[in-house]
Amino acid sequence: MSASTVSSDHARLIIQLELIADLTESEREQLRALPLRLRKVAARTDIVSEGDQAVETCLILDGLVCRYKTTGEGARQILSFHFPGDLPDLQSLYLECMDHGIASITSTRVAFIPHQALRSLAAREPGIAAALAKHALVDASIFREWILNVGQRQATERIAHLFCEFYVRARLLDSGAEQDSILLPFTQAELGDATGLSVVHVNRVLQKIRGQGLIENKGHNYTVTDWPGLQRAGDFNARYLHLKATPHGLVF
Amino acid sequence: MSASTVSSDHARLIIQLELIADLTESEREQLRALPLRLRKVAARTDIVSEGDQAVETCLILDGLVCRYKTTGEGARQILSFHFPGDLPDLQSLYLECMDHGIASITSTRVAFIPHQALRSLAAREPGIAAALAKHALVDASIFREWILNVGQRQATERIAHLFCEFYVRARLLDSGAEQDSILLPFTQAELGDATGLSVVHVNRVLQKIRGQGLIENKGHNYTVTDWPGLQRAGDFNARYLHLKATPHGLVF
DNA sequence: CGTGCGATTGAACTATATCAAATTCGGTGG
DNA sequence: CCACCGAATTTGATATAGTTCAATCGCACG
Repeated sequence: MSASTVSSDHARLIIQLELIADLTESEREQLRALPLRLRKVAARTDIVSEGDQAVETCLILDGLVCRYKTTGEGARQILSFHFPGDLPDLQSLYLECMDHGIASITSTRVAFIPHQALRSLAAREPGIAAALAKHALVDASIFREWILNVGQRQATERIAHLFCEFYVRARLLDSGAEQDSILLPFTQAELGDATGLSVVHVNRVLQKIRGQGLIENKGHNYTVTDWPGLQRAGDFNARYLHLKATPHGLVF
Repeated sequence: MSASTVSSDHARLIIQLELIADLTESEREQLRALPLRLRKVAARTDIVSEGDQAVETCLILDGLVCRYKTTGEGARQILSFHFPGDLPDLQSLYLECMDHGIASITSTRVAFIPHQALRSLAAREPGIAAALAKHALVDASIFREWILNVGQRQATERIAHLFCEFYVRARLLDSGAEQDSILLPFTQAELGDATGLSVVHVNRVLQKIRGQGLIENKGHNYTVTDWPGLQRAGDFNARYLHLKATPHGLVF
C-alpha cells in the first residue's frame, strides 16, 4: 500500500506541473520525495478557513475543491475550482494569513506538505521553484479571466465559459477520456456562487444551453455535444490557462 | 540629474516592497542597482498589449496605470489599478504570453527592467525573491477580492469598496497626506469598466454616495469625508492587502 | 467662441433577482 | 421492495437593479 500509493499521490502533482512547465527526471525524483500528510475530507467541508495561519500547503489528490470568499451580508463567491494535483494555497508560503477559504465540493483526499519542505526544495531546485511559481501565476491568470467573466459577460456566456474551462482542465487530467463526457459534481447553487447568479437563473440558463444542443447531462454527468459551439457561446479562448503544448495531442 | 533621479525612481520600488516585506540595507542596495530603461507614456495609452511576449518587466514610476481584458464583444474590464512602485507584469517573468493588457490612465512614467536582471537578482538574494513573490501574490489576492466585489456586491457597495482600496493604497504611498484627500484620476466610464457597471449607473451611484456624505469631490479631487462610513458602505476590510504593520501609524 | 469630451438627466426597457410552490430524485430505513 | 425524507431541480409570477438610448449641460482647451 505505502510505496505505490504514495507514488501515485505524488504523480498527481507532477502531472499538473508538467502541464505548464518542463521537469527533468531528477526534479520529478525530488518531488516524489516530498512528505505528504494525508487526510480525507467529506463533501462540502472547509479544508482551510479564512483567517488561518497556515504552516502547510494543501495538495489535492482526489475530488473537487473550491476557494471562496463571503461578503459581510453572507453572500458566497466561489473564486476557483481545483483538481487533483493542484496546490490551491501555495500563496500561504508567503502570505501569512488566509484571505479566503478552501472547501471541498465532493468528498476529497488531500495531502498537506510542510512549508519548510517546499521552501527547501525550491531553494535547492530552481526548476521546481519555477514550476511552482508558474502554478501560482496561472492561478492568478484564471482569477483575471473570472473578473472579466463575472464583470462583463451575460449569464449564458458566463456559464458556458465556466463549462469550457472546466472541460479543458478536466480532460487534461483524464487523458484516457473516452468521449466528451465530464463529471461536473457541483449543484446549480454552487454554479451560481461561481458565476454571481441566482439558482433560479442558473437553472434557466442551463435549460437554454441544453436546448441549443451544446451540452447534455444526466445528473452530474455532463457531455459536451458541441464543443466549438460551447466555446463560441462562452467567448472562450484557452490562452489564459498558459498551457504548454497540449499533451496527448489535445487541441482546444 | 542622473544619480539623484535614478535613486528616486528606485526608491518607489523599494517603498512598495517594504509595505509588504522587510528588506535589509544590503537588499535595498541591490535593488538600487537594477537597470531601468525609462519611458514616458501619454494618458490612455497601451503600455503592454495582450499577446505580447515580454522580455522586460514594467515598473510604474509616476501616474496611474490599469490592467484590463476585453470580451469578444469588445467590452472592457479593468482588472486592477497600479501605483508608483508597482510591478504590474511581474508574472511575465514566468508566463511567456501576456493574457491581458496594461494601459495608462494618466500620463505616466514607467521603467522597464530586463527579466535577466530581475532573475539573477532574485537568485542571488532570497530576501528579494521573497519580496517579489509576495508582491505578485498580493496582486492575486486583490484579484480575488475583485471577483467577490463584482460577483456579489451591489453597485453602491462595489464602488465604495473600490474607493476604499484606492484610498488605502494611495495614502500608503503619500505619507505626508494632508487631509483625507486623494486624486482619483479616472473618468466615470473607467470606474464602470472596473466595477462592471454602466456609466449612467456609476454616475447615479456617485450622487448617492455623495448624498450620504461619504465623499466629496471637485473634479477628480476626491475627499473621503466619512472613512468609517465608506468602509461600511463598501463592506471593506483591508486584510486582503496583506500589509505589514502599517507605517506612519496609519490604521485602516 | 466653437468644439468635444465627460458629467448629468430622463424615460423606457430588460436581464436577472426574489419569493413561493411544486416536482423530481437519490438515498435510507423499515 | 416500498415509503419516505431532505436536498436539488424546476416552474410560475412578480419585483427591481441596472442597462440602453437619447438629450442636455458644463467646461477646459485650442
